[in-house]
Amino acid sequence: MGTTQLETVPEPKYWQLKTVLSEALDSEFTVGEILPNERDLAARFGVARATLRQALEQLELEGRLQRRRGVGTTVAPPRVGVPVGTARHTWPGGPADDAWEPMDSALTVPAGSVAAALDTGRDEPVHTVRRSRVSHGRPVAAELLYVPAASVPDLPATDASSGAARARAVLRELQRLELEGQDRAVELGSARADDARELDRLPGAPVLVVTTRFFTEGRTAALSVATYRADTCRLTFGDTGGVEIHDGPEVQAP
Amino acid sequence: MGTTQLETVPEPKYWQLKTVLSEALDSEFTVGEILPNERDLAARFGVARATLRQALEQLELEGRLQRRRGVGTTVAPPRVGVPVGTARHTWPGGPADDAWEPMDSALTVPAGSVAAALDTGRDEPVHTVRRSRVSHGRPVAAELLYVPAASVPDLPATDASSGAARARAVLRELQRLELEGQDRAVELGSARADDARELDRLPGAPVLVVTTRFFTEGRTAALSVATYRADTCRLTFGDTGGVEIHDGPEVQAP
DNA sequence: AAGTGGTCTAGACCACTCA
DNA sequence: GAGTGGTCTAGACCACTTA
Repeated sequence: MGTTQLETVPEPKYWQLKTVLSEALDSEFTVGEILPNERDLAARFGVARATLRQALEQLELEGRLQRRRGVGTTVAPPRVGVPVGTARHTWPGGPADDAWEPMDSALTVPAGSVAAALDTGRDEPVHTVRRSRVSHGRPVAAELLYVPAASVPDLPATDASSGAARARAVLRELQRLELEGQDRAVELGSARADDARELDRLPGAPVLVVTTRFFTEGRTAALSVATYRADTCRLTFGDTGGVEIHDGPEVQAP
Repeated sequence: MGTTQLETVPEPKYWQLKTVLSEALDSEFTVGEILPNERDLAARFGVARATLRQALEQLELEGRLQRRRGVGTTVAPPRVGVPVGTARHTWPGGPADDAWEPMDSALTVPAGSVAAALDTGRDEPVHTVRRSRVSHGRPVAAELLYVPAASVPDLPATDASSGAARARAVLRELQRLELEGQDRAVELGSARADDARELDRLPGAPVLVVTTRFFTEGRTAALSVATYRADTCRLTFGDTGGVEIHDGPEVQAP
């Protein structure tokens, strides 16, 4: 009735803050530059530190900032485009799959969910190969590759070899099968403690989980669960290099 | 050095809490069930509400929980596998692309980053088509499809038609071009206010941003930026339906 | 030792949904 | 109007990095 209509529902402070900071990052900062510390920033904007942190968290999630305990908050470089899956289907560890470094391997009985995806029995042994992916000198992904023992029956039984050598042997055996197809899914997850350590992040950090099933002779011959840093990676599919959409500060040498 | 070694560095409370809750969800709850409210849960575990919320946030990020203001926190159903991109390349809006519902369309000059990805000039007009994707009765994605006016020169100039009809007309014109290839990238983002409303989430909610470029005659004929709910969606690629990996509570009718 | 981000607390108020 | 999750505060202490 006669009441003056107030401004529409006010946006949360942390949301406005995020917008302000985002614009400042575009115009007033260069990649690698260190921001003022959180206490100073909060005081400057007249908000509690927790509120400021909510805004910083969002910006870090979007890959705009990088925060490191004991060091500070820096302006992040644009996300790196990481090719995931080549146009043609290939086994992990093959010549067209040189981005990954085999780390270790063990023969274990995996969790029930993995066994289900592999169509193996609950107690069937599975080779668990750990691989690591580095791009532009930074670790970007950690992978667990599950290969049922039945898929690589001719694997030499020399367990004495080192972990990486053993991993390579499993991958080598895998190449001998004929790959009939693969299946891929991407979803958001949070880093387990071991993956987090490998990715140089804290546990719970947001990651993109890429799950790939490899088929041969109608069976699932292998299952890959690859964990990519969501803050620094843009997963690209297909033949070319991918797309760059986001606005961001100009890259400039420190 | 006679000091007794304490337990290794204690994990954060919210992390332990998350683990405990996660196990409880698996064993003691069914999909759709309502959890006790945050104040009660915090009291029960002897932590501050903010700490409990940190654990709940993680579980929501992982798609295990769903929280709605004014209602409560419920156990989320397993993520739905959403097919993204068919095996063969197809234009948006074609017969093999029936998952999307055209909403609206307008002719504008897009942001510089979009213009750059389209290889259009800064001031070149672009049709911006808004589409919405629903799966299992729930909105899962919102898309902005950018089509340079130059890509659809024969578009009838009847701006009087309604938004959806205009959107359909643009898509129809697009089909007449010969699609030579496409380019796709997936990354983590946070929902803008308009996308959030369309996805029934709060602004800033985590989303998977799928960016696709469509090529014809060596040019970029269209650019799609699709925003998927990260909490409820698992993006699947390729021919088959995708993989289900996560453990979770059994689905059971309420 | 100093300075940083990370965790945690105890409380307050707000926006929203629903009976 | 009662009850829920969402926002915000002001402060404390901890873990980590660097000098």
